[in-house]
Amino acid sequence: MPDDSPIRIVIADDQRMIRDGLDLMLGLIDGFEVVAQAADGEEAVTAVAAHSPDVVLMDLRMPVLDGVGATERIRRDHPRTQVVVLTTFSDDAEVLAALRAGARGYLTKDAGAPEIERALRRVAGGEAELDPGVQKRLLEMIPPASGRAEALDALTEREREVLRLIGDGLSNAEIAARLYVSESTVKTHINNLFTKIGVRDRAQAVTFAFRNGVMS
Amino acid sequence: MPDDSPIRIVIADDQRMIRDGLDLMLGLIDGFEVVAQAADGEEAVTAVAAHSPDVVLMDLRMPVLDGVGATERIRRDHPRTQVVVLTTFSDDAEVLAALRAGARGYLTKDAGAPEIERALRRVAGGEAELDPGVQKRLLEMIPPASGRAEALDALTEREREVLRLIGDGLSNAEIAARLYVSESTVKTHINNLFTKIGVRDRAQAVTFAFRNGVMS
DNA sequence: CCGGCGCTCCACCCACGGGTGGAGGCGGGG
DNA sequence: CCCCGCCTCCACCCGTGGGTGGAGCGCCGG
Repeated sequence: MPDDSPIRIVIADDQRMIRDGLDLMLGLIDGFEVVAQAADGEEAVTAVAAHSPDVVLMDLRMPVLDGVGATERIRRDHPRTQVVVLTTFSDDAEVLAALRAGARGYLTKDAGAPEIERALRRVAGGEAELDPGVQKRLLEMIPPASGRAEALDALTEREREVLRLIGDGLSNAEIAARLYVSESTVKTHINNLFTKIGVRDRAQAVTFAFRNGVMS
Repeated sequence: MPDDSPIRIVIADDQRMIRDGLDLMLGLIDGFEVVAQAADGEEAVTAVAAHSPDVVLMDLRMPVLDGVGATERIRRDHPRTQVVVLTTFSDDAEVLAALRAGARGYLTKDAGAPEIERALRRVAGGEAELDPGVQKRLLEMIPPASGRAEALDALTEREREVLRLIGDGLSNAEIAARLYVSESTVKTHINNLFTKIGVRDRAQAVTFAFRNGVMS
């Protein structure tokens, strides 16, 4: 798909040199067009409102309104515009906050021109492009993988199944229907699994399920 | 960092042609060494035990033991060996299962040689490399982003607080005690927040809380 | 100034959920 | 072979949870 229309970009960073450097660099690449710069989060939001670009290249640490806040507002008010975060170094909380706010790309500032180019193209195309290190940390939060699941594998297969259905919000009657057994049987399984995992009601069971990887 | 020791690889795929093709392709790349092939999950596990490679390139659909199961066992018994999943096309459930099982990379089979090479190098180096489409879906599960997050900020502060306590497994009486209000008040808050977020009981409310970032 | 919203509280209802104590069938391992 | 664990089912009890339809108070903003 040869794009006739260029990818329109807004650069948001509080450091002048970085902004200009990126502007110059991206301007040289065929198919890219930098339509505005912003020195803080507020400016970024108004720049997006004014130009509705395809992508914003966003620094996180900025005065007035930080990158996370700006990302939030842009994603909420201009969903057509994607956000790629570009930051020096980052603690996990900031990374997660940015992704949660709707950033679709995440690059560290030691990324080279080709990385930035690829990230911008992909994100503009509706895909995602995360820094490999960030990907790793993301993966580490998804699966509690192994852990104190000792109580968990004390459960029988049937009990785990019931636990999952409880997490899906089903009532005992609905679970019974789903499993083609009587409600009595479901109650038995539930009582057994509750004592095994050490909870007293469904609500606690659901929390257990999420914290131990049964649910996600 | 010029690596003197090559990245040692095991290829697991049930189709002969794919195995041999990959073997040939990877053998030509400097710094790569294919140490074994496996035609099913069992073979993959034993091959890893025998050669303790740096990375396994793993197909998901395989006889005897599927890729997810094999990944699980490899990650559990040989944590030094990383797994890159390489599959034709994938439903979300399989992707998630594979990542949960400990896969650090995920490529679709339309990936070219350079993509595969980069993924193997990164994963062997302790990073992660996911197909951009997979990254996107991952992001979509992390942040409730938009959706019924609108319902979430329809909640009052008090209601959110009650929701959190429900997630902590407290009964109405305990919540009342914690907040220094009567149980009636708690019930009122609960009824209000249930209708707002569209659930019918605590179990569903807990699931909502986890899926929308109120709990973690 | 007054309306609305958020928080507080009440009484009443009853269904569903959870606890107890049983029982039978079926499969695998000691 | 026999026992144990898993799955299945039953009757009975009663507490908690969830639904309804009120009500009063304080605060903010139109």
